[in-house]
Amino acid sequence: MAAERKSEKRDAILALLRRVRCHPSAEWVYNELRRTYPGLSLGTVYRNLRRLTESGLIRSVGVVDGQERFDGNLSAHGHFVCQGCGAVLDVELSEDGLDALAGGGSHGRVTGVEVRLTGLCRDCLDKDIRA
Amino acid sequence: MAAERKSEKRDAILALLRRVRCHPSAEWVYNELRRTYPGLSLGTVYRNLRRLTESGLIRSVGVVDGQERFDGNLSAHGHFVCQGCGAVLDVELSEDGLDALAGGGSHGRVTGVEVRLTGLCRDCLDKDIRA
DNA sequence: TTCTTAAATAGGAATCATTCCTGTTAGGGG
DNA sequence: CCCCTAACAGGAATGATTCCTATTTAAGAA
Repeated sequence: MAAERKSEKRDAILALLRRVRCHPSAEWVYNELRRTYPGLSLGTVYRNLRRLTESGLIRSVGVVDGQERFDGNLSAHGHFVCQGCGAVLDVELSEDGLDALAGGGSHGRVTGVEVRLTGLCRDCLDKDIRA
Repeated sequence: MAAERKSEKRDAILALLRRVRCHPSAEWVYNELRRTYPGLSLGTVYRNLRRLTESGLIRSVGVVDGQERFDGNLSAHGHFVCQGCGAVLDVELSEDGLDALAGGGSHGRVTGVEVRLTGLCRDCLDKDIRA
């Protein structure tokens, strides 16, 4: 069988995504893991992020400032994306609301839900006021 | 004053986005409008889509298969994105669903909401069964 | 253990959506 | 009619992501 072979790099990427609070891009993961694996290739990071996403072990948060961002937290929650600094923060969603969102299944089989709020985070609001 | 000057191309792009049901990419808009404006430049389409989005006359639906998609329908609704064919379909959001999103304001000022369901549309489900 | 096969990887080239740059055109106030 | 500058076309540049190839390596079989 075409089994999935054990891979130290892939395990490290998954562990990193599960550990951190932020929502990393491929490049961020690359720079972070290069400290442990100096020979790490950027292509390896992209390939494994893709595989992990396809296998459902992590999920994509979508593209922010041109870069795809990932999340190792699979629990039901949304994201607040700051248009000023690109920060991505978790947003709790109520049970009822999530059930209501899931109702979109009339178009086919729904396999994922992503709720994105965009705006300015507190820090960037403060900067605006000063400017 | 640095006023915004009248622009036939920008008006045409806005009118097109308001008229169509689909959720076009820049290239789709370009190909469509070139029939009316043979000398239209792709850069002009990108520039105006960006301006229209920034001024809130249209909104971005996010990136699908590497291309950003836009929507001239500003009413509150979500989107179903088919991972098979890339189709984007409107999804009605219930009151409860919308209420669920209200909690995100604690991180700052929320200016936009996007709800994206991903999965396989009916057509692509049928194809899978045949294969 | 040794052999074998294909997955995993590094490194770099290729792709492609999007943005940027430059010279030109044209809207509209004075 | 003049001037300033937004809007534009055309094409070059950018940059995230994917693809390609030679090499390494996991892990089942002999």
